[in-house]
Amino acid sequence: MVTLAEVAQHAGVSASTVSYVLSGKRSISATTRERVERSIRELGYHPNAGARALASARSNIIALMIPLRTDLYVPVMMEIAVAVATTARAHGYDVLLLTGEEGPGAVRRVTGSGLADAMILMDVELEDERLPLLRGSHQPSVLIGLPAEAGGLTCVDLDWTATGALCVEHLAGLGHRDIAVIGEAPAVYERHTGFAERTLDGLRARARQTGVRVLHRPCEGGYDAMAVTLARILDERPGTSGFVVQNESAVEPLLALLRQQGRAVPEDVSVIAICPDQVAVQASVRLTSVAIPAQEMGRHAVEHLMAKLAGRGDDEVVLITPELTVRASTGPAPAAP
Amino acid sequence: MVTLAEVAQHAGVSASTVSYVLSGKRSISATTRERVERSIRELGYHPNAGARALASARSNIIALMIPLRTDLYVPVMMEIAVAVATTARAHGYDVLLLTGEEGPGAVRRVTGSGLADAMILMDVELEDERLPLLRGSHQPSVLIGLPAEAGGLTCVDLDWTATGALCVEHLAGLGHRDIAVIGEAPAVYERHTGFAERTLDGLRARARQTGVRVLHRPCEGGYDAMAVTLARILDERPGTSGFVVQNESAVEPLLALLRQQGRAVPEDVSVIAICPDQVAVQASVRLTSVAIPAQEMGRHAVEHLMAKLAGRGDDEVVLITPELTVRASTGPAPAAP
DNA sequence: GTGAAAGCGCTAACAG
DNA sequence: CTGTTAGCGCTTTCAC
Repeated sequence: MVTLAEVAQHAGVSASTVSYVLSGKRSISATTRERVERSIRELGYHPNAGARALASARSNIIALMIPLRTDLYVPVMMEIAVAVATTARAHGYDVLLLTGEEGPGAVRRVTGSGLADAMILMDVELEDERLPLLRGSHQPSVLIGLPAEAGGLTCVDLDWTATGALCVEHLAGLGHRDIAVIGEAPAVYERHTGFAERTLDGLRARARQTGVRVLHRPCEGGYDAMAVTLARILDERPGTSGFVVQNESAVEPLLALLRQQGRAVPEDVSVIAICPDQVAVQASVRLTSVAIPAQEMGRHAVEHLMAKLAGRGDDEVVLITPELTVRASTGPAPAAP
Repeated sequence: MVTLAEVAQHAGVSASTVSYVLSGKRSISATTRERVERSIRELGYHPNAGARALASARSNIIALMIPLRTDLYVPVMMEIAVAVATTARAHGYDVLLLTGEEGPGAVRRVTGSGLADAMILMDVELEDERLPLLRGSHQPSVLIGLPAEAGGLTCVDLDWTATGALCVEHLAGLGHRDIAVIGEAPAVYERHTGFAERTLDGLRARARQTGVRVLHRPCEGGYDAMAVTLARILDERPGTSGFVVQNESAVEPLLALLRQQGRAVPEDVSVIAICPDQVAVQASVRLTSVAIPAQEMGRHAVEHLMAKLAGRGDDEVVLITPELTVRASTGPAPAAP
């Protein structure tokens, strides 16, 4: 293993000079810099991460805590994780992957050991048990997701309330008066996941304002569950002409069932999904949708973390404005029968 | 920050004693151990990761390199990643997430800096450009996926050849004589991804043995692409009664299209998928499938890495035996018309 | 069963 | 612009 001292000797300079060439923290003459860089190349030198972390008290690692549940929103999670990793690399940081399994203790372990300089928490719940620990530690952090009480924390999230409102607005504008919302699995609501509840709030508030009726039904993924849910909805509100779907694994089943029942999309019923763009364009009908901007969230989270690490800290809540893309699944409400 | 020295002082012992209590590398009297552990608790001590890495020359971190493409097999990738992370934790290791973006250079960076003690490579291609670097470095590593030349490397993968054979066997046993294979996107074959080519080999070999005809068609995901692909297949081989699908995003479109054309599954045509179990059971028809054992692969990879790190190294190729689960999408071939 | 002490490789004052 | 040097906190001989 090549050490900094060996590089220094090879280049005929002192260790600190090599260190400063590497960090750029003080000016170096062009000739010296070149000699050092040449030695580094020739010897194949790589700074030792542990030594660096010890001496500088910074690991250049950020921890990313993903949920253990790999059933919900997998593509979104993955996309966020990849965006976090690539953005972090662009800033010279590596990413340590923590799963929810270890529980809140992971926060303590990582902050305590100096393994990571900062952390990003995904899938934050309204009353998240990791938050007290996070507030206690002095670790810079960013949440992806918005807890009930964000005081003193930096959060990045899609503005789900606005997302819900946007969906209703679009459908109401097309003349739909009876809207059904196919939600996530009941468990998601039970554990008070912020995005689900907020979407619902936005949906309902705008519905009141526009005089539209909204019927919300949670739904497990898959074809069978969707069939049951749909039957119940149409039974209760036969006049339903608009659907808002916030459940990736219910999208395709819903479309298949509607087709099967002879209800044409968008002539008879309109469907709008809250999902990644990729899902919307790959569906059997190109779906009008509000995108879940996974990459943007990951990127934002890292950028904010970097700002904090640079001392330009600002505890703020960043809500990304939702964008609705009209595709082929929504149209004017059919004339009342 | 609490240091080991402070703990030692608090407990009235030497630093080395505290260290040994922590590592268990030499016997400690019960009373001493208790005093030390008490001090650790009272002071809230956490060993510093950097210092530990420097002194011991081991970081207790393994690097996991995931592909940058987040379009292919996302749920599988995610499941593997989570399995790797949790298994690694169980062995006292953390996981560093590397994306393919950084390219082969990431291998050098991580091995050179001692950031990680070992690495796991996912999505290994037949002629993977990371492999020469890996062979050169002395870093313990495990590949998930099987390159063309595995000499000197440890690999974990599903036995894709057997997987293909298993599919044909099942359909042939049910009397199907004309089988169509819906494959991954053409790009997957072009970049010589091992699993895709091997599956095909297995499929064809067994087809020859059983006197079955196989027609292979790559397919981009989504409904439209599937519609085109299906039309061509039925045009070319009208007698096709069995489908093998190795493309998650083609599964539901295929089922929808068959339904739409009045071809009942499994009465008229049988469909067998190569996909995670979760996808198989959530589809609109419960699919007979060969599972992609993501968790098992992740777990295996870590276990082998641990063995190597412990010196019980063994360069070997572990091929997981595929398992076919019969569900509701396959049945006897219809009588010839 | 326990202590003392020598580093691990690097950073960042401090000194010129 | 460059060199000297004192640690960073822990592991691990070596010695008792």
